[in-house]
Amino acid sequence: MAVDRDLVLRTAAALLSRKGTATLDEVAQAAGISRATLHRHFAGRDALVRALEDLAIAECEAALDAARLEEGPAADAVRRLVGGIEPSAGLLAFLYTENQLFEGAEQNAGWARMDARMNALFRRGQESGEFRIDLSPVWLTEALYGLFASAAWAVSEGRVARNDFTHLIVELLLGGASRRERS
Amino acid sequence: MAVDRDLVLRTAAALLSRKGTATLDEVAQAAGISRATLHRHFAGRDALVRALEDLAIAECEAALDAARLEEGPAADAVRRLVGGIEPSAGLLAFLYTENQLFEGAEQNAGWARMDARMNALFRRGQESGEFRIDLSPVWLTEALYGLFASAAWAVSEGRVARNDFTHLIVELLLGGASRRERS
DNA sequence: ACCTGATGAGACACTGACGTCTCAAAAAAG
DNA sequence: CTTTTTTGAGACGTCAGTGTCTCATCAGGT
Repeated sequence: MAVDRDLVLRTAAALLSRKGTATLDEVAQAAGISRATLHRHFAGRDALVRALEDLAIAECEAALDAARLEEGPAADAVRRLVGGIEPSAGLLAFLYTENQLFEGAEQNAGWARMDARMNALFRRGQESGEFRIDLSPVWLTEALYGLFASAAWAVSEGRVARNDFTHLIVELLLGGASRRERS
Repeated sequence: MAVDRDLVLRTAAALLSRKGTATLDEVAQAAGISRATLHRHFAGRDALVRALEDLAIAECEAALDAARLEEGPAADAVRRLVGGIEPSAGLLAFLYTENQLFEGAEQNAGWARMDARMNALFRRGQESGEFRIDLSPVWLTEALYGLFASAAWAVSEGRVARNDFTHLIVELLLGGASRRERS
């Protein structure tokens, strides 16, 4: 048997991305296991969310690596990055809203690492003259998260086509972040 | 005595914008009234959220009116609109995430009205040639909500300055939505 | 000064979700 | 086949949040 922990996590991610308040019963049922077994693998809801964070961070850091942020024009790096993160967008959206509820609890250090790398990318774009400098890297990073969440939600609501996901985000973000061409 | 219902609502909005899971006790305490009195004015949490929706929708529709979306360049109308909605952004962010949890429950018709007006604004901008046409009005509207939420959260986290709020949103959104100048 | 109505404080029961436990059945290992 | 481990089903008890109720208190109007 040996429940496939990773499969459980991915099923939970898919469910919680759609319904953030899903019960542990629902999570277990969605994963095709009993609540008892779910509890044997994840001590509780907190532990499950932490595991999802770890999964999301691992996926995103892999995407960050694969996007080769230091190579070529920053705009192209952003395109590669968004495309690489797309599969994790639903999970990311869930965790993004979930983090707003963590009042005092300490954040997973992985988020800070991701933020730092994204900030660096946007800063590189600014220093190379590709991106405008009146929008701070911090804000661009924050906005990118927001656009991911918006797009993921809009897709799950059927308001935009899943195929357009990356294009919509990249075009809107870069259009704003890129320096305007001469008029 | 006659509790100031509007003041209670605004206090609740301010609290829930920061902590979406706040207890009714906390809401009542923040408003300086007892939970019993809170219950006398709002039948329950649902009713409170509905009232907050009505408040937010009223404020946003007032902002939509004040922004005179039909006048002048669409870009300027967007600027006026974002500036007008800014005071409601925190509340809007709370309701935006809250709506993801409303599974089957029917949505307040006001959201559809707002969406329609924003869609119309972006469509007007496209038809006048100001905005690019490869980003649909629906997506632009959705993205605007997302940017509102991101910015509101970033401000409350201290990551961006409150004074920059409107500028950051407008510049990022319009930079993406506006047609690129000839290069 | 007297009523009337609203408020605050608290008690109470209810509900849903959670965490823990047991035990039999099923799967894997030997 | 036997042993060991894992799982499923369900039965608890717990807890937080909620909805409802009562009653004493207090403000305001008359």
